[in-house]
Amino acid sequence: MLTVSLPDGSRREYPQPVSVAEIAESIGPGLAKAALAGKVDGQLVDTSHVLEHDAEVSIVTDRDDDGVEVLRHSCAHLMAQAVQRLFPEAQVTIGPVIDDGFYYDFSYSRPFTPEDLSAIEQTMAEIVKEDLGVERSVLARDEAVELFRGMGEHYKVEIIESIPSDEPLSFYRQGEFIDLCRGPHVPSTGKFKAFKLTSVAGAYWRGDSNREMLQRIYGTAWPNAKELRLHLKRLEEAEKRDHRKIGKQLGLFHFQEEAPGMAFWHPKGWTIYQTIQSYMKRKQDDNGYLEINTPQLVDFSLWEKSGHAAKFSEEMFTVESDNRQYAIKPMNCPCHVQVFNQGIKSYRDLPLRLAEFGSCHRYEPSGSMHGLMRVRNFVQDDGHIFCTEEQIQSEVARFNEFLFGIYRDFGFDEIVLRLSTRPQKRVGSDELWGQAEDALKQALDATGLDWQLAPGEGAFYGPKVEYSLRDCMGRLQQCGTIQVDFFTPGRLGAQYVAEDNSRRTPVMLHRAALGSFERFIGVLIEHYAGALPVWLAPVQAVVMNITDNQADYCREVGDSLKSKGFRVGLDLRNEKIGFKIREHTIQKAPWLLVVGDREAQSGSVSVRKLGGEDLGKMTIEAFSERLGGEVARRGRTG
RNA sequence: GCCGCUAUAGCUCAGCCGUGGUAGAGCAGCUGACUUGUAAUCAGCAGGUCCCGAGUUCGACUCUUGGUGGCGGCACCA
Repeated sequence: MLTVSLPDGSRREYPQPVSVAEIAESIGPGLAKAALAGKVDGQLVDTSHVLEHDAEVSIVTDRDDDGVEVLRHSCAHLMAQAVQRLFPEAQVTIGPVIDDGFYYDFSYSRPFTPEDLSAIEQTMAEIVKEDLGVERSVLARDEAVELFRGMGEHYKVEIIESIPSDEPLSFYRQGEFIDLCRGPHVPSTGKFKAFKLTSVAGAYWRGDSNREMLQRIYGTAWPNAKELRLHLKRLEEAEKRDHRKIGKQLGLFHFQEEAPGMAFWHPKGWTIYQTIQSYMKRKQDDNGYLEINTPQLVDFSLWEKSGHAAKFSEEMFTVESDNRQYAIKPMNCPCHVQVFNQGIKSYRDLPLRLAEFGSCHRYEPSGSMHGLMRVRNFVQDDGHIFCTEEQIQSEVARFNEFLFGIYRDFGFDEIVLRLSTRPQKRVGSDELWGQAEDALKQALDATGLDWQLAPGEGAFYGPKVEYSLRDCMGRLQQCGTIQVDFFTPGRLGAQYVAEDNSRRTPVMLHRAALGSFERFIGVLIEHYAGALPVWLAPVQAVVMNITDNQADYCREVGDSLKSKGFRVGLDLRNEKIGFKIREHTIQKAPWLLVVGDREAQSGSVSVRKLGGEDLGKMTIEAFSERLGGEVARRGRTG
């Protein structure tokens, strides 16, 4: 006799060992049909899993996240089976679940084409119709190696051989197809209702760029056709919001062949850039930072001293002049240490917070560039805090508050924090690391927010916190960071005189809130689909006339608003008002002011919001007050 | 950097393979008419070294090849 407790709190008794599928069946035929897997005492298992003892059990269907994940994982197997039916020579490798879908990597003599993808999709549909049972089995490692070697699946053999020999290996078979897999999987290939293969791309075997390139096929799978459709629609929406596309449509910036990875900023884009920069300058001034500026070109020897040349010399642009080698600076920190090093510093000077809108150049690999998101020339809102070990925690806490306020001003309310701790290869004593990691933890706890731990992912010179914001598409965008550095100040000879008159090396905190202006603007454009909040909009309002009669009055309105510091455009062209409205709506101007004889006579403007809302006539004073209030609120929603 | 795809007018894209014979649309631009009330007024005109180099060919936007840029991934990201 064994007792099964179900999620609703009910209990069922079974006289003998029972499978998850049988439990589902005993609850109801509908559930039995929907069952994709089971959860037994918190562990995900196949529906064929047999319970020997009392347990808490839930039946996993496509209504659970776990169920969808099982579905996607099994869909990867389905695809691999289809590929091998069509291309028997293709070798299978790995096929995991990713966000919204799955992929599977294959080794094959030629690249797969889009036509291949649709053929594979068709074959997948056939296998679904065949409704093949999926069976789990366990093999000893040597048997498994022999089996896959016999099948010519050399990549699988390599995987199996890399698994410790005492671990039991599970396999899943559906029809003629068998794959090494931890599982669980759906009970049969008839369970798939909505999937699509989305793309094919190259990917290195085992993620190692020194090894062969495989062919990765990406797919997506959903519980039903409707959800698949919604997913594809979301992708379409994301494409519409692509900052490269919007940047072109709104005339914000461009790239061209002569300067790969370096933006040419147009007037409107540069206005956004400058608006953000002056906002950041003000924030940093208020927060105790001292703004500095350091050279673009610095003798290569400084990069050797700082240790960067050893690791990144390939990624640095260099310039030779008068037999001297210079590097165009790839980062600002060594220069900031030079500023710190001028004159004698006392413990009384600490913490010393230096900030620079530092333009950096890095020779990023050609394939890694992506619009404004990854460029070769970018400006960081960079800052370095020189402080003592004891000051780390309060400085990090201070930075947290600083950064949260800034993100809220830009309209981002959800922030994800991640603490990266000591890696294998590192400098500094364990004691120092422990102290720094504790300081960061305490500062993070003090925020009252959840944070994630990324063990071993810190820089070699110290632990760090990364701040990601969630955009309106639900994507996480890593922007801010604060990094403890025990290494660079000492290496570059930074010192201060301590209370006891001894010479000590300060700790340096590298920090940035936005990361780079380029990337942050890219994120903003996508988040707002180009319709930036008024405080950031390059043109905040457009005044337009109905006929030539009101042109002079429009100019007066424009001048009056400009004198109050607003960014105003005039559209006095001889065009119909509908045409002008359409054009400025497409250009995402947040406020449109229509002026005809009625307004000109009464000294007012007719006010229309970007979305089409008509606020009717108001005086120029009333409008500018409204606009001013909106600018002051920035992007804050709450 | 690696795999695949790709580059035609300011922009978005046809044409290109089968079938090699120096290009077409819409929007934007210019000119003219129209003076207009909340998402496209009408007519006319003009606009291209078909990314760059080499090859095949009587002839290359088209085929082959080498570059460069871009796109989708992978790898990288101080």
